[in-house]
Amino acid sequence: MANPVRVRFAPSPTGSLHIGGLRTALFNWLYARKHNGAFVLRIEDTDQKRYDPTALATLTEALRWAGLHWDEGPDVGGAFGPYVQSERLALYQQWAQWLVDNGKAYKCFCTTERLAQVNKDKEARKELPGYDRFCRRLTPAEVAEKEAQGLKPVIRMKMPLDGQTVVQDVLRGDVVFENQTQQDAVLLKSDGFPTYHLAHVVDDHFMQISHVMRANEWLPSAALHMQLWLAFGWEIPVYVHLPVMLNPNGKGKMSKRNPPKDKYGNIIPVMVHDYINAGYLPEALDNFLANIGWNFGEERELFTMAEAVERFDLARINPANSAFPTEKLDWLNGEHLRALPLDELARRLRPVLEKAGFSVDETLLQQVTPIVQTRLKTLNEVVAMAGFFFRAEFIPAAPDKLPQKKMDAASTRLALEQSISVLETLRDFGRETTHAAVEKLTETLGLNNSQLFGVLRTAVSGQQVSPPLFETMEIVGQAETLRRLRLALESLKTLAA
RNA sequence: GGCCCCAUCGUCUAGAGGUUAGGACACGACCCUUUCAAGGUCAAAACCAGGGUUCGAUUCCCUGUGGGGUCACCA
Repeated sequence: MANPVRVRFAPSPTGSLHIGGLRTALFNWLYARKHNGAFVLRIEDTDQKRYDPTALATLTEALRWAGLHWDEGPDVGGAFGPYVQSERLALYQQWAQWLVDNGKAYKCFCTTERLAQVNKDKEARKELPGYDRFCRRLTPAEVAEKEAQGLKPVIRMKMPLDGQTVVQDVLRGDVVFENQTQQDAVLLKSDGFPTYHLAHVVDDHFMQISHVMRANEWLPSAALHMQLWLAFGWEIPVYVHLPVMLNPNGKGKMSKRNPPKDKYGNIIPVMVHDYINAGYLPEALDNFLANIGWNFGEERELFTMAEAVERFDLARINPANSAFPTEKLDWLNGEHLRALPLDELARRLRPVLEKAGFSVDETLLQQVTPIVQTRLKTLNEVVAMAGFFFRAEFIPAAPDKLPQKKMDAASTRLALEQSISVLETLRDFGRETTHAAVEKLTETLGLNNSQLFGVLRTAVSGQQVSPPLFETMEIVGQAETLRRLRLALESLKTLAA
């Protein structure tokens, strides 16, 4: 009885993938995997005005990055192709014509100018805007005449004039629309391309889609889609209208046009590539997105996609729209970062460092990775935290950064001198050895760990914030550590006592 | 404005008639501490309003309010 689960993600290739699109894709993917079904990628490139030849590659790259691999679609093929709508034009035209032939749709020759005028007149009479169905009343002879004149018509749906259309939505139950409020929407444009509405129904039928999971924005046009299914007499898929992700302040949906901001006024990226470039992990972004509108259960929010697949359930989707909880992404990213095995983290850190202009020595990378792991929220932060390890030329800190709290140039000089004399005698430069040696100095110098270590940290790393000092010195090595300490000591001379 | 959807801490959410309304993020305090993190402990913080139904409503119904979506030869 039950059809096999076949779901689809049907983006329109207009650039990188919108973050909300990724969430929709993710839910479809989770559902497909959960039910051992098929996840189909279909490209909705039926708007020639918005055609962008590079967009498809960018889009699929984002999907692959997120780990949402499709079973059927461009690149991978499948039994229900082609998966790009512009390659299926004949099919839409054929079925649009079928609707006309069967009295379910009609050709409309109205110009955009007339359409505009109709709305203007309606507005003047304080009526609701909308097409006046002028061409619905055209006789076959009139239609033939206009076509003989070479006029290119659109094909419009003949919506029922009265009664109701009921759309069954998994999350909301029956949604009822009064047919009087509906429009005779365009199904096939005059250039022979379908609109979304026609393409959706025709493709989902022929691709044997079992569940239509799409954004909530589509709910208002679902009545039209329902009438289309009825007109064709095809089996109707299950509809799930997913909640929309709103701006973090809850005002309006996430959009590139009107960039959302967090509570500090920082602009929040909307495109998946922005998140990739910002150093987020795909497993974190997926985890983050899965938590918006869906709930894992067991009061758990940190999980892998494998775990999510196991538990994914339409019944746990919350139909309410939600603000984009941007702070949780940083937290989750940190969690996933720390959960990564060290060699894997190193593998992901490398390109970030290279992009920042460093040449990355593998051994050095392996040494640095463990000491930065708990200190990173995003991969990109490794540059500020530990970039100095990879810099060809050491950049010392400004001398005035050397003295720590309650220290002056003299005490700083002394701290440096003593440290140097202790450190240069050491045979072993391991973290424990150096730590023990330096720590002993604090008493004689009358300083606390924070002060003494701070001076050395600034001298050795060139930064006031760095990974732990003794680990850092071990990696930098004895000779270079001493060189930097002497450099600092020297620079102190320029500082007024 | 018409139509449609939605409504629990600031935010993401659990809850499906009787709960001290739970968790998480962020925020604050404290502990740990070598800077920054991480980790630990604690605190503060919510059922939009008004009517019903009911012995009893956060939960069910209605109305209002608020928010969102949508009204193209874009998807």
